[in-house]
Amino acid sequence: MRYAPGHNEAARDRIVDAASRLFREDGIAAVGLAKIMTEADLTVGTFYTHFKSKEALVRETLLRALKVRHEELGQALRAGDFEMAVRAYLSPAHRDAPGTGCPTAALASEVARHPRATRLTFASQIAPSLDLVADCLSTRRGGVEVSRAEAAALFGLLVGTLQLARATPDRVESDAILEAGLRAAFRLASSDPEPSKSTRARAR
Amino acid sequence: MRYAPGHNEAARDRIVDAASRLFREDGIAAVGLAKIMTEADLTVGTFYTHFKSKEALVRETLLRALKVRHEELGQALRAGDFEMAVRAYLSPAHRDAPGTGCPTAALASEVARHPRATRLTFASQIAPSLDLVADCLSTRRGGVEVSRAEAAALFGLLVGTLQLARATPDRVESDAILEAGLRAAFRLASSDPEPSKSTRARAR
DNA sequence: ATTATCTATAGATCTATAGATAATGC
DNA sequence: ATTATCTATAGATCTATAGATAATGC
Repeated sequence: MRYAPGHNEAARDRIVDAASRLFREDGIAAVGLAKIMTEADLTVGTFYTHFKSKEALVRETLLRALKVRHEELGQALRAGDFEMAVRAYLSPAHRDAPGTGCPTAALASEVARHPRATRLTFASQIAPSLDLVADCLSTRRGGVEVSRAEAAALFGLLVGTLQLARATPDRVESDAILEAGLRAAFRLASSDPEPSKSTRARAR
Repeated sequence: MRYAPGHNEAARDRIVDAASRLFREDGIAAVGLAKIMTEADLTVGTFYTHFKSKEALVRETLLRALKVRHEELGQALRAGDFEMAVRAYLSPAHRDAPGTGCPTAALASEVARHPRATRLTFASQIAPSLDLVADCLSTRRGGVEVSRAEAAALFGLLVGTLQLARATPDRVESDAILEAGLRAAFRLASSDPEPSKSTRARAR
Protein backbone atom coordinates (compact mmCIF):
# COMPACT_ATOMS: atom_id res chain seq x y z
CA MET A 1 0.00 0.00 0.00
CA ARG A 2 1.66 3.22 -1.13
CA TYR A 3 -0.95 5.95 -1.32
CA ALA A 4 -2.28 6.93 2.12
CA PRO A 5 -4.24 4.10 3.71
CA GLY A 6 -7.89 4.36 2.75
CA HIS A 7 -7.13 6.54 -0.24
CA ASN A 8 -8.33 3.90 -2.70
CA GLU A 9 -11.45 3.16 -0.66
CA ALA A 10 -12.30 6.84 -0.31
CA ALA A 11 -12.12 7.39 -4.07
CA ARG A 12 -14.15 4.26 -4.74
CA ASP A 13 -16.75 5.44 -2.25
CA ARG A 14 -17.06 8.80 -3.98
CA ILE A 15 -17.61 7.04 -7.30
CA VAL A 16 -20.30 4.76 -5.90
CA ASP A 17 -22.02 7.62 -4.08
CA ALA A 18 -22.08 9.82 -7.18
CA ALA A 19 -23.28 6.97 -9.41
CA SER A 20 -25.88 5.92 -6.89
CA ARG A 21 -27.44 9.35 -6.94
CA LEU A 22 -27.05 10.04 -10.69
CA PHE A 23 -28.45 6.66 -11.75
CA ARG A 24 -31.54 7.19 -9.64
CA GLU A 25 -32.01 10.75 -10.89
CA ASP A 26 -31.36 10.28 -14.60
CA GLY A 27 -31.43 6.53 -15.23
CA ILE A 28 -28.50 4.16 -15.72
CA ALA A 29 -28.32 4.33 -19.51
CA ALA A 30 -28.56 8.13 -19.51
CA VAL A 31 -25.56 8.66 -17.20
CA GLY A 32 -22.04 8.41 -18.64
CA LEU A 33 -18.89 7.50 -16.71
CA ALA A 34 -17.46 10.95 -17.43
CA LYS A 35 -20.25 12.63 -15.48
CA ILE A 36 -19.92 10.20 -12.59
CA MET A 37 -16.16 10.63 -12.37
CA THR A 38 -16.43 14.42 -12.53
CA GLU A 39 -18.90 14.34 -9.62
CA ALA A 40 -16.43 12.11 -7.77
CA ASP A 41 -13.63 14.66 -8.43
CA LEU A 42 -11.66 12.28 -10.62
CA THR A 43 -10.93 11.90 -14.34
CA VAL A 44 -12.53 9.20 -16.49
CA GLY A 45 -9.34 7.17 -16.93
CA THR A 46 -9.25 6.29 -13.25
CA PHE A 47 -12.59 4.53 -13.37
CA TYR A 48 -11.14 1.21 -14.45
CA THR A 49 -8.70 0.94 -11.55
CA HIS A 50 -11.81 0.75 -9.35
CA PHE A 51 -14.30 -1.21 -11.46
CA LYS A 52 -14.11 -3.83 -14.18
CA SER A 53 -16.91 -2.19 -16.17
CA LYS A 54 -19.88 0.15 -15.92
CA GLU A 55 -22.04 -2.89 -15.25
CA ALA A 56 -19.89 -3.78 -12.22
CA LEU A 57 -20.51 -0.27 -10.91
CA VAL A 58 -24.24 -0.70 -11.48
CA ARG A 59 -24.19 -3.85 -9.34
CA GLU A 60 -22.19 -2.08 -6.64
CA THR A 61 -24.56 0.91 -6.51
CA LEU A 62 -27.60 -1.36 -6.29
CA LEU A 63 -25.90 -3.33 -3.55
CA ARG A 64 -25.08 -0.29 -1.49
CA ALA A 65 -28.25 1.73 -2.04
CA LEU A 66 -30.50 -1.24 -1.28
CA LYS A 67 -28.48 -2.08 1.85
CA VAL A 68 -28.88 1.49 3.12
CA ARG A 69 -32.63 1.30 2.45
CA HIS A 70 -32.85 -2.04 4.22
CA GLU A 71 -31.20 -0.65 7.35
CA GLU A 72 -33.59 2.29 7.41
CA LEU A 73 -36.59 0.03 6.91
CA GLY A 74 -35.41 -2.24 9.71
CA GLN A 75 -35.09 0.72 12.08
CA ALA A 76 -38.56 2.01 11.21
CA LEU A 77 -40.21 -1.39 11.61
CA ARG A 78 -38.39 -2.24 14.84
CA ALA A 79 -39.80 1.03 16.15
CA GLY A 80 -43.19 -0.44 15.26
CA ASP A 81 -43.80 2.35 12.81
CA PHE A 82 -45.06 0.60 9.71
CA GLU A 83 -47.53 3.38 8.96
CA MET A 84 -44.87 6.06 9.25
CA ALA A 85 -42.60 4.14 6.88
CA VAL A 86 -45.38 3.88 4.30
CA ARG A 87 -46.25 7.55 4.72
CA ALA A 88 -42.61 8.51 4.18
CA TYR A 89 -42.45 6.33 1.07
CA LEU A 90 -45.51 7.90 -0.55
CA SER A 91 -44.63 11.45 0.53
CA PRO A 92 -44.14 14.44 -1.79
CA ALA A 93 -40.62 14.70 -0.34
CA HIS A 94 -39.73 11.20 -1.53
CA ARG A 95 -41.37 11.82 -4.90
CA ASP A 96 -39.28 14.95 -5.36
CA ALA A 97 -35.93 13.44 -4.29
CA PRO A 98 -35.37 10.36 -6.45
CA GLY A 99 -31.58 10.67 -6.16
CA THR A 100 -31.63 9.69 -2.50
CA GLY A 101 -34.86 7.72 -2.65
CA CYS A 102 -35.94 4.16 -3.31
CA PRO A 103 -33.64 2.50 -5.88
CA THR A 104 -36.43 0.11 -6.85
CA ALA A 105 -38.89 2.85 -7.79
CA ALA A 106 -36.16 4.62 -9.75
CA LEU A 107 -34.51 1.64 -11.44
CA ALA A 108 -36.56 -1.58 -11.30
CA SER A 109 -37.76 -1.41 -14.90
CA GLU A 110 -34.23 -0.67 -16.10
CA VAL A 111 -32.67 -3.39 -13.94
CA ALA A 112 -35.10 -5.86 -15.52
CA ARG A 113 -33.26 -5.28 -18.83
CA HIS A 114 -29.78 -5.71 -17.41
CA PRO A 115 -27.70 -8.93 -17.36
CA ARG A 116 -28.68 -11.75 -15.09
CA ALA A 117 -25.83 -11.01 -12.68
CA THR A 118 -27.26 -7.55 -12.08
CA ARG A 119 -30.78 -8.89 -11.60
CA LEU A 120 -29.44 -11.46 -9.16
CA THR A 121 -27.76 -8.72 -7.15
CA PHE A 122 -31.00 -6.75 -7.15
CA ALA A 123 -33.13 -9.72 -6.12
CA SER A 124 -30.76 -10.83 -3.38
CA GLN A 125 -30.74 -7.32 -1.92
CA ILE A 126 -34.48 -6.70 -1.89
CA ALA A 127 -35.26 -10.15 -0.47
CA PRO A 128 -34.38 -9.30 3.16
CA SER A 129 -36.43 -6.10 2.98
CA LEU A 130 -39.40 -8.02 1.58
CA ASP A 131 -39.02 -10.51 4.42
CA LEU A 132 -39.13 -7.67 6.94
CA VAL A 133 -42.33 -6.41 5.34
CA ALA A 134 -43.78 -9.92 5.31
CA ASP A 135 -43.08 -10.30 9.03
CA CYS A 136 -44.67 -6.95 9.68
CA LEU A 137 -47.77 -7.84 7.65
CA SER A 138 -47.98 -11.14 9.45
CA THR A 139 -48.05 -9.38 12.83
CA ARG A 140 -50.63 -6.85 11.66
CA ARG A 141 -52.89 -9.60 10.42
CA GLY A 142 -52.82 -11.44 13.70
CA GLY A 143 -50.06 -13.94 12.99
CA VAL A 144 -51.16 -15.49 9.69
CA GLU A 145 -48.24 -16.54 7.49
CA VAL A 146 -47.34 -13.95 4.85
CA SER A 147 -45.10 -14.89 1.92
CA ARG A 148 -42.29 -12.83 0.44
CA ALA A 149 -44.32 -12.61 -2.76
CA GLU A 150 -47.24 -11.11 -0.88
CA ALA A 151 -44.90 -8.52 0.61
CA ALA A 152 -43.69 -7.87 -2.95
CA ALA A 153 -47.27 -7.08 -3.99
CA LEU A 154 -47.55 -4.43 -1.29
CA PHE A 155 -44.10 -3.13 -2.23
CA GLY A 156 -45.20 -3.15 -5.88
CA LEU A 157 -48.10 -0.90 -4.97
CA LEU A 158 -45.72 1.58 -3.36
CA VAL A 159 -43.25 1.44 -6.25
CA GLY A 160 -45.84 1.78 -9.00
CA THR A 161 -47.78 4.52 -7.26
CA LEU A 162 -44.63 6.55 -6.62
CA GLN A 163 -43.66 6.22 -10.29
CA LEU A 164 -47.09 7.37 -11.45
CA ALA A 165 -46.90 10.32 -9.07
CA ARG A 166 -43.46 11.20 -10.47
CA ALA A 167 -44.66 10.97 -14.06
CA THR A 168 -47.75 13.12 -13.39
CA PRO A 169 -46.97 16.75 -14.25
CA ASP A 170 -49.93 18.23 -12.38
CA ARG A 171 -48.83 18.68 -8.77
CA VAL A 172 -52.33 18.47 -7.31
CA GLU A 173 -53.13 15.27 -9.20
CA SER A 174 -49.73 13.84 -8.26
CA ASP A 175 -50.37 14.55 -4.57
CA ALA A 176 -53.80 12.90 -4.88
CA ILE A 177 -52.19 9.77 -6.33
CA LEU A 178 -49.79 9.57 -3.38
CA GLU A 179 -52.69 9.85 -0.93
CA ALA A 180 -54.80 7.28 -2.75
CA GLY A 181 -51.73 5.00 -2.72
CA LEU A 182 -51.49 5.43 1.04
CA ARG A 183 -55.11 4.40 1.56
CA ALA A 184 -54.65 1.38 -0.71
CA ALA A 185 -51.44 0.36 1.10
CA PHE A 186 -53.13 0.53 4.50
CA ARG A 187 -56.02 -1.47 3.17
CA LEU A 188 -53.67 -4.20 1.90
CA ALA A 189 -51.79 -4.19 5.18
CA SER A 190 -54.92 -4.41 7.29
CA SER A 191 -56.18 -7.53 9.03
CA ASP A 192 -59.46 -7.54 7.10
CA PRO A 193 -60.21 -10.89 5.57
CA GLU A 194 -60.31 -11.51 1.83
CA PRO A 195 -63.68 -10.58 0.35
CA SER A 196 -66.08 -13.50 0.18
CA LYS A 197 -67.45 -14.78 -3.13
CA SER A 198 -70.97 -13.61 -2.26
CA THR A 199 -69.77 -10.09 -1.49
CA ARG A 200 -67.92 -9.89 -4.80
CA ALA A 201 -70.95 -11.22 -6.69
CA ARG A 202 -73.23 -8.66 -5.05
CA ALA A 203 -70.87 -5.86 -5.99
CA ARG A 204 -71.43 -6.36 -9.71
CA MET B 1 -48.22 14.94 -53.18
CA ARG B 2 -45.70 13.23 -55.42
CA TYR B 3 -44.78 9.89 -53.88
CA ALA B 4 -47.69 7.40 -53.91
CA PRO B 5 -50.52 8.53 -51.63
CA GLY B 6 -49.97 7.15 -48.16
CA HIS B 7 -46.28 6.55 -48.77
CA ASN B 8 -45.24 9.10 -46.17
CA GLU B 9 -47.79 7.84 -43.64
CA ALA B 10 -46.74 4.22 -44.16
CA ALA B 11 -43.09 5.02 -43.49
CA ARG B 12 -43.97 7.11 -40.47
CA ASP B 13 -46.10 4.25 -39.15
CA ARG B 14 -43.23 1.81 -39.51
CA ILE B 15 -40.97 4.16 -37.55
CA VAL B 16 -43.49 4.60 -34.74
CA ASP B 17 -44.23 0.87 -34.59
CA ALA B 18 -40.55 -0.06 -34.42
CA ALA B 19 -39.80 2.62 -31.81
CA SER B 20 -42.84 1.70 -29.78
CA ARG B 21 -41.63 -1.87 -29.45
CA LEU B 22 -37.90 -1.11 -29.03
CA PHE B 23 -38.45 1.59 -26.39
CA ARG B 24 -40.55 -0.79 -24.31
CA GLU B 25 -38.07 -3.63 -24.70
CA ASP B 26 -34.80 -1.77 -24.15
CA GLY B 27 -35.73 1.62 -22.71
CA ILE B 28 -35.85 4.98 -24.48
CA ALA B 29 -32.31 6.12 -23.68
CA ALA B 30 -30.84 2.75 -24.70
CA VAL B 31 -32.33 2.74 -28.22
CA GLY B 32 -30.70 4.84 -30.94
CA LEU B 33 -32.39 6.26 -34.01
CA ALA B 34 -30.21 4.07 -36.26
CA LYS B 35 -31.65 0.91 -34.77
CA ILE B 36 -35.21 2.20 -35.05
CA MET B 37 -34.75 3.27 -38.68
CA THR B 38 -33.14 -0.05 -39.60
CA GLU B 39 -36.14 -1.89 -38.11
CA ALA B 40 -38.39 0.41 -40.14
CA ASP B 41 -36.43 -0.45 -43.33
CA LEU B 42 -35.11 3.07 -43.77
CA THR B 43 -31.80 4.88 -43.30
CA VAL B 44 -31.11 7.26 -40.41
CA GLY B 45 -31.12 10.40 -42.54
CA THR B 46 -34.81 10.03 -43.32
CA PHE B 47 -35.82 10.26 -39.69
CA TYR B 48 -35.97 14.04 -39.64
CA THR B 49 -38.41 14.33 -42.54
CA HIS B 50 -40.87 12.54 -40.24
CA PHE B 51 -40.06 13.89 -36.77
CA LYS B 52 -38.60 17.08 -35.38
CA SER B 53 -36.49 15.20 -32.85
CA LYS B 54 -36.16 11.92 -30.97
CA GLU B 55 -38.25 13.47 -28.21
CA ALA B 56 -41.09 14.12 -30.68
CA LEU B 57 -40.96 10.44 -31.61
CA VAL B 58 -41.09 9.50 -27.92
CA ARG B 59 -44.28 11.54 -27.54
CA GLU B 60 -45.79 9.96 -30.64
CA THR B 61 -45.01 6.40 -29.48
CA LEU B 62 -46.50 7.07 -26.05
CA LEU B 63 -49.57 8.57 -27.69
CA ARG B 64 -50.13 5.63 -29.96
CA ALA B 65 -49.23 2.79 -27.58
CA LEU B 66 -51.38 4.21 -24.79
CA LYS B 67 -54.30 4.72 -27.20
CA VAL B 68 -54.10 1.09 -28.29
CA ARG B 69 -54.03 -0.01 -24.65
CA HIS B 70 -56.99 2.21 -23.85
CA GLU B 71 -59.10 0.67 -26.64
CA GLU B 72 -58.27 -2.83 -25.42
CA LEU B 73 -59.09 -1.92 -21.84
CA GLY B 74 -62.39 -0.40 -22.92
CA GLN B 75 -63.35 -3.57 -24.79
CA ALA B 76 -62.46 -5.79 -21.83
CA LEU B 77 -64.37 -3.65 -19.34
CA ARG B 78 -67.44 -3.22 -21.58
CA ALA B 79 -67.50 -7.02 -21.71
CA GLY B 80 -67.69 -6.82 -17.92
CA ASP B 81 -64.46 -8.68 -17.60
CA PHE B 82 -62.48 -6.69 -15.07
CA GLU B 83 -60.99 -9.82 -13.51
CA MET B 84 -59.86 -11.16 -16.88
CA ALA B 85 -58.19 -7.84 -17.69
CA VAL B 86 -56.29 -7.89 -14.39
CA ARG B 87 -55.32 -11.55 -14.90
CA ALA B 88 -54.00 -10.75 -18.37
CA TYR B 89 -52.01 -7.81 -16.98
CA LEU B 90 -50.31 -9.86 -14.27
CA SER B 91 -49.76 -12.91 -16.49
CA PRO B 92 -46.40 -14.54 -17.29
CA ALA B 93 -47.18 -13.83 -20.96
CA HIS B 94 -47.37 -10.08 -20.33
CA ARG B 95 -44.28 -10.19 -18.13
CA ASP B 96 -42.34 -11.90 -20.92
CA ALA B 97 -43.49 -9.61 -23.75
CA PRO B 98 -42.67 -6.04 -22.71
CA GLY B 99 -42.34 -4.90 -26.33
CA THR B 100 -46.06 -5.25 -26.94
CA GLY B 101 -47.11 -4.80 -23.32
CA CYS B 102 -48.07 -1.95 -21.04
CA PRO B 103 -46.10 1.22 -21.89
CA THR B 104 -46.52 2.47 -18.34
CA ALA B 105 -44.89 -0.56 -16.74
CA ALA B 106 -42.06 -0.37 -19.25
CA LEU B 107 -41.50 3.38 -19.36
CA ALA B 108 -43.16 5.29 -16.49
CA SER B 109 -39.97 5.82 -14.50
CA GLU B 110 -38.14 6.98 -17.61
CA VAL B 111 -41.01 9.24 -18.74
CA ALA B 112 -40.86 10.91 -15.32
CA ARG B 113 -37.38 12.20 -16.29
CA HIS B 114 -38.40 13.51 -19.70
CA PRO B 115 -39.45 17.09 -20.57
CA ARG B 116 -42.78 18.39 -19.37
CA ALA B 117 -44.30 18.12 -22.86
CA THR B 118 -43.65 14.37 -22.82
CA ARG B 119 -45.07 13.98 -19.32
CA LEU B 120 -48.14 15.95 -20.37
CA THR B 121 -48.66 13.59 -23.31
CA PHE B 122 -48.29 10.63 -20.99
CA ALA B 123 -50.68 12.00 -18.38
CA SER B 124 -53.32 13.03 -20.92
CA GLN B 125 -53.25 9.54 -22.45
CA ILE B 126 -53.49 7.51 -19.24
CA ALA B 127 -56.24 9.72 -17.80
CA PRO B 128 -59.10 8.18 -19.86
CA SER B 129 -57.92 4.67 -18.95
CA LEU B 130 -57.80 5.59 -15.28
CA ASP B 131 -61.33 6.97 -15.57
CA LEU B 132 -62.49 3.67 -17.06
CA VAL B 133 -60.92 1.83 -14.13
CA ALA B 134 -62.49 4.29 -11.66
CA ASP B 135 -65.96 3.69 -13.17
CA CYS B 136 -65.41 -0.03 -13.00
CA LEU B 137 -64.31 0.16 -9.34
CA SER B 138 -67.30 2.33 -8.57
CA THR B 139 -69.69 -0.27 -9.98
CA ARG B 140 -67.95 -3.09 -8.14
CA ARG B 141 -68.21 -1.23 -4.86
CA GLY B 142 -71.92 -0.66 -5.23
CA GLY B 143 -71.92 2.81 -6.73
CA VAL B 144 -69.65 4.74 -4.35
CA GLU B 145 -67.70 7.49 -6.09
CA VAL B 146 -64.12 6.46 -7.03
CA SER B 147 -61.55 9.11 -7.98
CA ARG B 148 -59.03 8.92 -10.81
CA ALA B 149 -56.29 8.96 -8.17
CA GLU B 150 -57.78 5.90 -6.50
CA ALA B 151 -57.81 4.13 -9.85
CA ALA B 152 -54.16 5.20 -10.21
CA ALA B 153 -53.36 3.42 -6.94
CA LEU B 154 -54.79 0.16 -8.27
CA PHE B 155 -52.97 0.72 -11.55
CA GLY B 156 -49.80 1.46 -9.58
CA LEU B 157 -50.11 -1.91 -7.91
CA LEU B 158 -50.29 -3.62 -11.30
CA VAL B 159 -47.40 -1.59 -12.73
CA GLY B 160 -45.09 -2.02 -9.74
CA THR B 161 -45.83 -5.71 -9.32
CA LEU B 162 -45.21 -6.41 -13.01
CA GLN B 163 -41.90 -4.56 -12.80
CA LEU B 164 -40.81 -6.54 -9.76
CA ALA B 165 -41.77 -9.77 -11.52
CA ARG B 166 -39.72 -8.70 -14.54
CA ALA B 167 -36.70 -7.84 -12.42
CA THR B 168 -36.84 -11.11 -10.49
CA PRO B 169 -34.51 -13.67 -12.13
CA ASP B 170 -36.01 -16.71 -10.41
CA ARG B 171 -38.97 -17.82 -12.52
CA VAL B 172 -40.81 -19.49 -9.65
CA GLU B 173 -40.48 -16.46 -7.40
CA SER B 174 -41.47 -14.18 -10.28
CA ASP B 175 -44.63 -16.22 -10.89
CA ALA B 176 -45.44 -16.07 -7.18
CA ILE B 177 -45.15 -12.27 -7.25
CA LEU B 178 -47.62 -12.10 -10.14
CA GLU B 179 -50.10 -14.27 -8.25
CA ALA B 180 -49.74 -12.30 -5.03
CA GLY B 181 -50.27 -9.15 -7.10
CA LEU B 182 -53.50 -10.62 -8.46
CA ARG B 183 -54.83 -11.35 -4.97
CA ALA B 184 -53.91 -7.84 -3.82
CA ALA B 185 -55.55 -6.27 -6.88
CA PHE B 186 -58.79 -8.16 -6.31
CA ARG B 187 -58.74 -7.17 -2.69
CA LEU B 188 -58.37 -3.49 -3.61
CA ALA B 189 -61.11 -3.80 -6.21
CA SER B 190 -63.52 -5.50 -3.84
CA SER B 191 -66.49 -3.84 -2.16
CA ASP B 192 -65.17 -4.50 1.33
CA PRO B 193 -65.16 -1.39 3.51
CA GLU B 194 -62.02 0.27 4.80
CA PRO B 195 -60.71 -1.41 7.94
CA SER B 196 -62.00 0.19 11.12
CA LYS B 197 -59.68 1.87 13.61
CA SER B 198 -60.38 -0.77 16.23
CA THR B 199 -59.54 -3.56 13.82
CA ARG B 200 -56.24 -1.91 12.94
CA ALA B 201 -55.41 -1.33 16.59
CA ARG B 202 -56.13 -4.96 17.45
CA ALA B 203 -53.85 -6.13 14.66
CA ARG B 204 -50.74 -4.73 16.34
C1' DA C 1 8.83 0.11 -5.63
C1' DT C 2 4.16 0.37 -5.96
C1' DT C 3 -0.16 2.14 -7.16
C1' DA C 4 -3.69 5.61 -7.96
C1' DT C 5 -3.95 9.19 -10.75
C1' DC C 6 -3.49 11.83 -15.00
C1' DT C 7 -3.63 12.84 -20.18
C1' DA C 8 -4.59 11.14 -24.52
C1' DT C 9 -6.85 8.39 -27.57
C1' DA C 10 -9.19 4.32 -29.94
C1' DG C 11 -13.23 2.94 -31.93
C1' DA C 12 -18.02 2.86 -31.61
C1' DT C 13 -22.10 5.19 -31.19
C1' DC C 14 -25.24 9.15 -30.54
C1' DT C 15 -28.51 13.04 -32.52
C1' DA C 16 -28.91 16.00 -36.15
C1' DT C 17 -27.96 18.28 -40.76
C1' DA C 18 -26.53 19.00 -45.76
C1' DG C 19 -26.82 18.00 -50.29
C1' DA C 20 -27.51 14.54 -53.99
C1' DT C 21 -30.70 11.06 -55.89
C1' DA C 22 -34.90 8.69 -56.95
C1' DA C 23 -39.91 8.39 -57.13
C1' DT C 24 -43.99 10.13 -58.30
C1' DG C 25 -48.24 13.71 -59.96
C1' DC C 26 -49.16 17.68 -62.79
C1' DA D 1 -41.97 20.17 -59.70
C1' DT D 2 -42.11 18.18 -55.48
C1' DT D 3 -40.85 15.28 -51.80
C1' DA D 4 -39.18 11.13 -49.53
C1' DT D 5 -35.24 8.84 -49.70
C1' DC D 6 -30.27 8.10 -49.85
C1' DT D 7 -25.19 8.83 -48.67
C1' DA D 8 -22.02 11.29 -46.08
C1' DT D 9 -20.65 13.74 -42.33
C1' DA D 10 -20.40 17.06 -38.26
C1' DG D 11 -19.64 17.25 -33.64
C1' DA D 12 -20.58 15.31 -29.33
C1' DT D 13 -20.58 11.56 -26.49
C1' DC D 14 -19.98 6.71 -25.08
C1' DT D 15 -17.07 2.70 -22.82
C1' DA D 16 -12.62 1.18 -22.44
C1' DT D 17 -7.41 1.08 -22.80
C1' DA D 18 -2.38 2.62 -22.99
C1' DG D 19 1.28 4.81 -21.18
C1' DA D 20 3.17 8.72 -18.47
C1' DT D 21 3.10 11.10 -13.96
C1' DA D 22 2.61 11.82 -9.12
C1' DA D 23 2.00 10.17 -4.43
C1' DT D 24 3.26 7.49 -0.95
C1' DG D 25 5.72 3.29 2.15
C1' DC D 26 9.80 0.47 2.45
